[in-house]
Amino acid sequence: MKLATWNVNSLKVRLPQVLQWLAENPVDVLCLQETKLTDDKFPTAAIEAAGYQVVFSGQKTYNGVAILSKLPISDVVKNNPLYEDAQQRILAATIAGVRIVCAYVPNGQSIDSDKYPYKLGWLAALREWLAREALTHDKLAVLGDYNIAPEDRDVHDPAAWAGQVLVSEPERAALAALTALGLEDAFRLFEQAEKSFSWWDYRQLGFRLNKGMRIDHILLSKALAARCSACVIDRAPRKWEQPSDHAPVIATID
DNA sequence: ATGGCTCGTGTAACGAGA
Repeated sequence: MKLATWNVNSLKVRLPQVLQWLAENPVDVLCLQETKLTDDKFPTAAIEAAGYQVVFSGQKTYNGVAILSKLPISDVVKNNPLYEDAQQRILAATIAGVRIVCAYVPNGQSIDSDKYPYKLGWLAALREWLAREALTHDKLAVLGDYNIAPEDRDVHDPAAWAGQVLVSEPERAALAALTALGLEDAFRLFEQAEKSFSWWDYRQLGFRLNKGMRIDHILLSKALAARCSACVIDRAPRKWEQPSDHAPVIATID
């Protein structure tokens, strides 16, 4: 079983790329973030024509998440039941006995922005909810754009980024509190190339110069991590015309 | 140097992303 996550930065713009990517990478489950579409505008027919079932939760202009699946989807939950949130950032579903959580963690903007405490509070509430989900779901996978680089090796220039949003100690502690639930960063289960990133700034030749960050993650419960045989970042679509600034991350579960 | 791209909104700049 292959599980993937991709922040597409507008599904309206990126739908052709998502369909092309799925044709080349027929994963079982694909979690999308930043669809930026209200539900009435979601391209359900095109995705179903590609052989995927789909559930989604969106809003105008910002945020929005979706789960695409080759297999039947059940027990869908929109947003964190423990956290009142006008922003559509979470979608959960059960697929083939695996509890899938698709998450678009707030960016935070900067550590002195009011969006920063929102991000930390949101993450604390996510932890509380995932702790509950873990009680009833042995197989739990939390995929998405976490907007946190876990370690300095996940940042192209750690000195320049020190203390800033995406790398600050409270954010890293919030991510560590998730892994402390028994969830493992699938990417780090395996040997990886140095300077492996999942996001590159559109500006200043970020991708060409590999000035990126690893902020998109797949967290797996012990039961899934034990059966995970690979986790890779697919840089290919970042090279396509009019790309998302994020690359897909794929985990293989045997 | 707070900009440098890209997107949505809406049809001009501007907020947001990271």
